[in-house]
Amino acid sequence: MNIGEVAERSGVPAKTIRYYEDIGLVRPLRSANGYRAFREQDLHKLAFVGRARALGFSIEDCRTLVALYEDDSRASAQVKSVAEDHLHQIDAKIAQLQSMRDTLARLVQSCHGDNRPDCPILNDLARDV
Amino acid sequence: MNIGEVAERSGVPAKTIRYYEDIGLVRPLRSANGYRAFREQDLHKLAFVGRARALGFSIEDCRTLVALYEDDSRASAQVKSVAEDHLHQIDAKIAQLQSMRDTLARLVQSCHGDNRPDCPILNDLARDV
DNA sequence: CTTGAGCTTCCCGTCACTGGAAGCCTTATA
DNA sequence: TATAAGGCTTCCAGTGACGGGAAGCTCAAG
Repeated sequence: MNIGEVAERSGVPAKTIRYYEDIGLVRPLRSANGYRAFREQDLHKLAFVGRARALGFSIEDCRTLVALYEDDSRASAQVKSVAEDHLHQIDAKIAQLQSMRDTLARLVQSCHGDNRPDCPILNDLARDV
Repeated sequence: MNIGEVAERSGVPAKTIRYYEDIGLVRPLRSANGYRAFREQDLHKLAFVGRARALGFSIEDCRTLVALYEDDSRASAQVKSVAEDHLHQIDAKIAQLQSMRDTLARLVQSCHGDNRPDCPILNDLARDV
Protein backbone atom coordinates (compact mmCIF):
# COMPACT_ATOMS: atom_id res chain seq x y z
CA MET A 1 0.00 0.00 0.00
CA ASN A 2 1.16 3.51 -0.75
CA ILE A 3 0.76 6.34 1.71
CA GLY A 4 -2.38 7.74 0.07
CA GLU A 5 -4.36 4.56 0.52
CA VAL A 6 -3.15 4.15 4.10
CA ALA A 7 -4.10 7.74 4.86
CA GLU A 8 -7.57 7.19 3.45
CA ARG A 9 -8.17 3.88 5.21
CA SER A 10 -6.67 4.86 8.56
CA GLY A 11 -8.01 8.39 8.63
CA VAL A 12 -4.53 9.69 9.45
CA PRO A 13 -3.30 12.39 7.00
CA ALA A 14 -0.30 11.47 4.83
CA LYS A 15 1.67 14.37 6.30
CA THR A 16 1.06 13.02 9.76
CA ILE A 17 2.06 9.50 8.75
CA ARG A 18 5.38 10.81 7.44
CA TYR A 19 5.84 12.63 10.71
CA TYR A 20 5.09 9.44 12.63
CA GLU A 21 7.78 7.69 10.63
CA ASP A 22 10.20 10.53 11.40
CA ILE A 23 9.72 10.03 15.13
CA GLY A 24 9.87 6.25 14.83
CA LEU A 25 6.25 5.51 15.64
CA VAL A 26 5.75 3.50 12.44
CA ARG A 27 8.42 1.89 10.27
CA PRO A 28 7.00 1.14 6.83
CA LEU A 29 9.12 -0.72 4.27
CA ARG A 30 10.29 0.94 1.07
CA SER A 31 9.55 -0.06 -2.50
CA ALA A 32 12.24 -0.04 -5.19
CA ASN A 33 11.00 3.34 -6.39
CA GLY A 34 11.54 4.89 -2.97
CA TYR A 35 7.86 4.98 -2.05
CA ARG A 36 6.83 3.88 1.43
CA ALA A 37 5.35 0.37 1.34
CA PHE A 38 2.85 -0.16 4.14
CA ARG A 39 1.81 -3.60 5.35
CA GLU A 40 -1.59 -4.38 6.87
CA GLN A 41 0.01 -4.23 10.31
CA ASP A 42 1.22 -0.67 9.62
CA LEU A 43 -2.29 0.31 8.62
CA HIS A 44 -3.70 -1.17 11.82
CA LYS A 45 -1.11 0.51 13.95
CA LEU A 46 -1.84 3.89 12.35
CA ALA A 47 -5.57 3.46 12.89
CA PHE A 48 -4.82 2.48 16.49
CA VAL A 49 -2.72 5.60 17.01
CA GLY A 50 -5.33 7.74 15.29
CA ARG A 51 -7.97 6.57 17.75
CA ALA A 52 -5.70 7.02 20.74
CA ARG A 53 -4.92 10.56 19.56
CA ALA A 54 -8.65 11.22 19.17
CA LEU A 55 -8.98 10.34 22.85
CA GLY A 56 -6.33 12.92 23.59
CA PHE A 57 -3.43 10.60 24.37
CA SER A 58 -0.02 12.19 23.75
CA ILE A 59 2.36 10.74 21.19
CA GLU A 60 4.46 9.34 24.05
CA ASP A 61 1.35 7.69 25.49
CA CYS A 62 0.63 6.27 22.05
CA ARG A 63 4.12 4.80 21.92
CA THR A 64 3.48 3.11 25.26
CA LEU A 65 0.04 1.89 24.24
CA VAL A 66 1.33 0.48 20.95
CA ALA A 67 4.12 -1.31 22.81
CA LEU A 68 1.60 -2.78 25.24
CA TYR A 69 -0.66 -3.74 22.38
CA GLU A 70 2.19 -5.61 20.73
CA ASP A 71 3.26 -7.26 23.96
CA ASP A 72 1.26 -10.46 24.44
CA SER A 73 2.43 -10.78 28.01
CA ARG A 74 1.26 -7.33 29.12
CA ALA A 75 -0.91 -6.94 32.21
CA SER A 76 -4.13 -5.04 31.60
CA ALA A 77 -3.28 -3.09 34.75
CA GLN A 78 -0.48 -1.37 32.83
CA VAL A 79 -2.89 -0.20 30.15
CA LYS A 80 -5.43 0.87 32.70
CA SER A 81 -2.81 2.88 34.55
CA VAL A 82 -1.87 4.85 31.43
CA ALA A 83 -5.53 5.46 30.67
CA GLU A 84 -6.32 6.54 34.23
CA ASP A 85 -3.44 8.99 34.29
CA HIS A 86 -4.71 10.50 31.09
CA LEU A 87 -8.26 10.60 32.42
CA HIS A 88 -7.06 12.57 35.43
CA GLN A 89 -5.25 15.01 33.19
CA ILE A 90 -8.40 15.51 31.16
CA ASP A 91 -10.36 16.06 34.35
CA ALA A 92 -7.84 18.65 35.49
CA LYS A 93 -8.02 20.40 32.12
CA ILE A 94 -11.80 20.42 32.19
CA ALA A 95 -11.79 21.84 35.71
CA GLN A 96 -9.41 24.58 34.66
CA LEU A 97 -11.50 25.47 31.61
CA GLN A 98 -14.68 25.34 33.66
CA SER A 99 -13.20 27.80 36.12
CA MET A 100 -12.23 30.14 33.28
CA ARG A 101 -15.64 29.70 31.77
CA ASP A 102 -17.44 30.60 35.00
CA THR A 103 -15.42 33.77 35.51
CA LEU A 104 -15.78 34.77 31.89
CA ALA A 105 -19.50 34.05 31.76
CA ARG A 106 -20.03 36.18 34.85
CA LEU A 107 -18.10 39.04 33.27
CA VAL A 108 -19.94 38.74 29.96
CA GLN A 109 -23.25 38.72 31.78
CA SER A 110 -22.39 41.87 33.68
CA CYS A 111 -21.47 43.83 30.55
CA HIS A 112 -24.23 45.83 28.93
CA GLY A 113 -22.74 45.45 25.50
CA ASP A 114 -23.98 48.77 24.20
CA ASN A 115 -22.44 51.91 22.73
CA ARG A 116 -21.17 53.27 26.01
CA PRO A 117 -17.51 52.78 26.97
CA ASP A 118 -18.17 51.62 30.54
CA CYS A 119 -17.32 47.93 30.67
CA PRO A 120 -17.11 45.62 33.69
CA ILE A 121 -14.96 43.16 31.71
CA LEU A 122 -12.21 45.71 31.17
CA ASN A 123 -12.63 47.00 34.71
CA ASP A 124 -12.01 43.52 36.06
CA LEU A 125 -8.98 42.91 33.89
CA ALA A 126 -7.58 46.28 34.91
CA ARG A 127 -8.24 46.03 38.64
CA ASP A 128 -5.40 47.21 40.90
CA VAL A 129 -2.06 45.47 40.81
CA MET B 1 11.34 49.98 37.48
CA ASN B 2 13.57 47.19 36.27
CA ILE B 3 12.18 44.03 34.79
CA GLY B 4 12.57 42.01 38.00
CA GLU B 5 10.32 44.29 40.01
CA VAL B 6 7.73 44.43 37.25
CA ALA B 7 7.77 40.64 36.98
CA GLU B 8 7.22 40.32 40.71
CA ARG B 9 4.47 42.93 40.91
CA SER B 10 2.62 41.92 37.76
CA GLY B 11 3.04 38.19 38.20
CA VAL B 12 4.30 37.90 34.63
CA PRO B 13 7.74 36.20 34.35
CA ALA B 14 10.62 38.37 33.14
CA LYS B 15 11.18 36.02 30.20
CA THR B 16 7.58 36.48 29.16
CA ILE B 17 7.78 40.26 29.50
CA ARG B 18 10.78 40.30 27.15
CA TYR B 19 8.78 38.17 24.75
CA TYR B 20 5.85 40.58 24.97
CA GLU B 21 8.20 43.41 24.08
CA ASP B 22 9.50 41.39 21.12
CA ILE B 23 6.00 41.05 19.71
CA GLY B 24 5.17 44.67 20.43
CA LEU B 25 2.64 44.10 23.19
CA VAL B 26 4.50 46.39 25.62
CA ARG B 27 7.03 49.10 24.81
CA PRO B 28 9.04 49.95 27.91
CA LEU B 29 11.58 52.77 27.78
CA ARG B 30 15.31 52.15 28.15
CA SER B 31 17.69 53.45 30.79
CA ALA B 32 21.15 54.74 29.93
CA ASN B 33 22.64 51.39 30.93
CA GLY B 34 20.47 49.54 28.45
CA TYR B 35 18.08 48.16 31.03
CA ARG B 36 14.37 48.25 30.31
CA ALA B 37 12.71 51.08 32.26
CA PHE B 38 9.06 50.32 33.01
CA ARG B 39 6.53 52.98 33.88
CA GLU B 40 3.49 52.40 36.09
CA GLN B 41 1.36 52.17 32.96
CA ASP B 42 3.56 49.36 31.65
CA LEU B 43 3.12 47.51 34.91
CA HIS B 44 -0.66 47.92 34.71
CA LYS B 45 -0.75 46.76 31.13
CA LEU B 46 1.28 43.66 31.95
CA ALA B 47 -0.99 42.81 34.87
CA PHE B 48 -3.97 43.35 32.56
CA VAL B 49 -2.52 40.99 29.96
CA GLY B 50 -1.60 38.48 32.66
CA ARG B 51 -5.22 38.32 33.80
CA ALA B 52 -6.57 38.10 30.28
CA ARG B 53 -4.16 35.22 29.58
CA ALA B 54 -5.31 33.53 32.79
CA LEU B 55 -8.82 33.63 31.34
CA GLY B 56 -7.48 31.89 28.26
CA PHE B 57 -7.53 34.83 25.84
CA SER B 58 -4.98 34.50 23.03
CA ILE B 59 -2.21 37.03 22.60
CA GLU B 60 -4.08 38.50 19.66
CA ASP B 61 -7.20 38.83 21.80
CA CYS B 62 -5.05 40.52 24.44
CA ARG B 63 -3.81 42.98 21.84
CA THR B 64 -7.42 43.80 20.97
CA LEU B 65 -8.49 44.06 24.60
CA VAL B 66 -5.56 46.34 25.46
CA ALA B 67 -6.41 48.56 22.50
CA LEU B 68 -10.04 48.73 23.62
CA TYR B 69 -8.94 49.44 27.16
CA GLU B 70 -6.84 52.35 25.96
CA ASP B 71 -9.57 53.66 23.70
CA ASP B 72 -11.85 55.95 25.71
CA SER B 73 -14.43 56.01 22.94
CA ARG B 74 -14.82 52.22 22.73
CA ALA B 75 -18.27 50.66 22.87
CA SER B 76 -18.63 48.01 25.56
CA ALA B 77 -20.32 45.89 22.87
CA GLN B 78 -16.92 45.49 21.21
CA VAL B 79 -15.39 44.10 24.38
CA LYS B 80 -18.37 41.89 25.02
CA SER B 81 -18.14 40.49 21.52
CA VAL B 82 -14.50 39.46 21.97
CA ALA B 83 -15.33 37.90 25.33
CA GLU B 84 -18.35 36.04 23.98
CA ASP B 85 -16.38 34.61 21.09
CA HIS B 86 -13.81 33.35 23.52
CA LEU B 87 -16.51 31.98 25.81
CA HIS B 88 -17.90 29.96 22.92
CA GLN B 89 -14.46 28.61 22.11
CA ILE B 90 -14.03 27.53 25.71
CA ASP B 91 -17.44 25.89 25.63
CA ALA B 92 -16.49 24.00 22.49
CA LYS B 93 -13.22 22.89 24.03
CA ILE B 94 -14.98 21.72 27.20
CA ALA B 95 -17.51 19.78 25.16
CA GLN B 96 -14.73 18.09 23.20
CA LEU B 97 -12.84 17.16 26.37
CA GLN B 98 -16.04 15.99 28.01
CA SER B 99 -16.72 13.68 25.10
CA MET B 100 -13.19 12.27 25.31
CA ARG B 101 -13.58 11.92 29.04
CA ASP B 102 -16.83 9.98 28.75
CA THR B 103 -15.41 7.51 26.26
CA LEU B 104 -12.21 7.11 28.22
CA ALA B 105 -13.99 6.69 31.55
CA ARG B 106 -16.17 3.98 30.05
CA LEU B 107 -13.11 2.16 28.73
CA VAL B 108 -11.25 2.47 32.02
CA GLN B 109 -14.27 1.17 33.87
CA SER B 110 -14.52 -1.87 31.65
CA CYS B 111 -10.87 -2.87 32.14
CA HIS B 112 -10.15 -5.29 34.95
CA GLY B 113 -6.70 -3.88 35.52
CA ASP B 114 -5.16 -7.12 36.66
CA ASN B 115 -2.27 -9.33 35.57
CA ARG B 116 -4.03 -10.82 32.58
CA PRO B 117 -3.35 -9.44 29.11
CA ASP B 118 -6.99 -9.18 28.03
CA CYS B 119 -7.86 -5.48 27.87
CA PRO B 120 -11.01 -3.79 26.56
CA ILE B 121 -9.13 -0.51 26.19
CA LEU B 122 -6.65 -1.97 23.70
CA ASN B 123 -9.43 -3.94 22.04
CA ASP B 124 -11.34 -0.75 21.42
CA LEU B 125 -8.33 1.15 20.09
CA ALA B 126 -7.53 -1.79 17.80
CA ARG B 127 -11.03 -2.43 16.50
CA ASP B 128 -11.28 -3.09 12.78
CA VAL B 129 -10.21 -0.44 10.31
C1' DC C 1 4.44 11.85 -25.46
C1' DT C 2 2.26 14.57 -22.51
C1' DT C 3 -0.44 15.52 -18.63
C1' DG C 4 -1.81 15.15 -14.15
C1' DA C 5 -1.86 12.84 -9.94
C1' DG C 6 0.86 10.86 -6.39
C1' DC C 7 5.07 10.32 -4.20
C1' DT C 8 9.72 12.06 -2.25
C1' DT C 9 12.62 15.29 0.82
C1' DC C 10 13.42 19.61 2.99
C1' DC C 11 12.47 23.76 5.31
C1' DC C 12 9.60 27.15 7.52
C1' DG C 13 5.61 28.47 10.49
C1' DT C 14 2.40 27.59 14.18
C1' DC C 15 1.47 29.26 19.73
C1' DA C 16 3.32 31.17 23.67
C1' DC C 17 6.57 30.78 25.79
C1' DT C 18 11.05 28.45 28.47
C1' DG C 19 15.91 27.21 29.08
C1' DG C 20 20.50 28.18 28.59
C1' DA C 21 24.88 30.41 27.14
C1' DA C 22 27.87 34.38 26.98
C1' DG C 23 28.68 38.64 28.60
C1' DC C 24 27.74 43.50 30.67
C1' DC C 25 26.17 46.25 34.97
C1' DT C 26 25.47 47.02 39.84
C1' DT C 27 25.88 46.31 44.63
C1' DA C 28 27.69 44.27 48.81
C1' DT C 29 31.28 42.39 51.30
C1' DA C 30 36.26 41.13 52.61
C1' DT D 1 40.15 47.96 46.03
C1' DA D 2 39.26 43.43 44.48
C1' DT D 3 35.94 40.20 43.92
C1' DA D 4 31.86 37.65 44.06
C1' DA D 5 27.00 37.40 43.56
C1' DG D 6 23.07 38.63 41.49
C1' DG D 7 20.46 41.17 37.95
C1' DC D 8 20.32 42.60 33.46
C1' DT D 9 21.25 42.14 28.25
C1' DT D 10 20.98 39.54 23.61
C1' DC D 11 20.69 35.52 20.89
C1' DC D 12 19.76 30.75 19.82
C1' DA D 13 17.32 26.53 20.31
C1' DG D 14 13.55 23.61 21.79
C1' DT D 15 8.73 22.50 23.01
C1' DG D 16 4.04 19.29 20.61
C1' DA D 17 2.19 17.72 16.82
C1' DC D 18 1.74 18.65 13.00
C1' DG D 19 0.49 21.75 8.28
C1' DG D 20 1.87 24.43 4.09
C1' DG D 21 4.44 24.75 0.27
C1' DA D 22 8.46 24.27 -2.97
C1' DA D 23 11.30 21.47 -6.00
C1' DG D 24 11.68 17.38 -8.15
C1' DC D 25 10.97 12.20 -9.16
C1' DT D 26 7.49 8.32 -10.60
C1' DC D 27 3.55 6.33 -12.44
C1' DA D 28 -0.83 5.55 -15.06
C1' DA D 29 -4.01 7.12 -18.65
C1' DG D 30 -5.06 8.85 -23.01
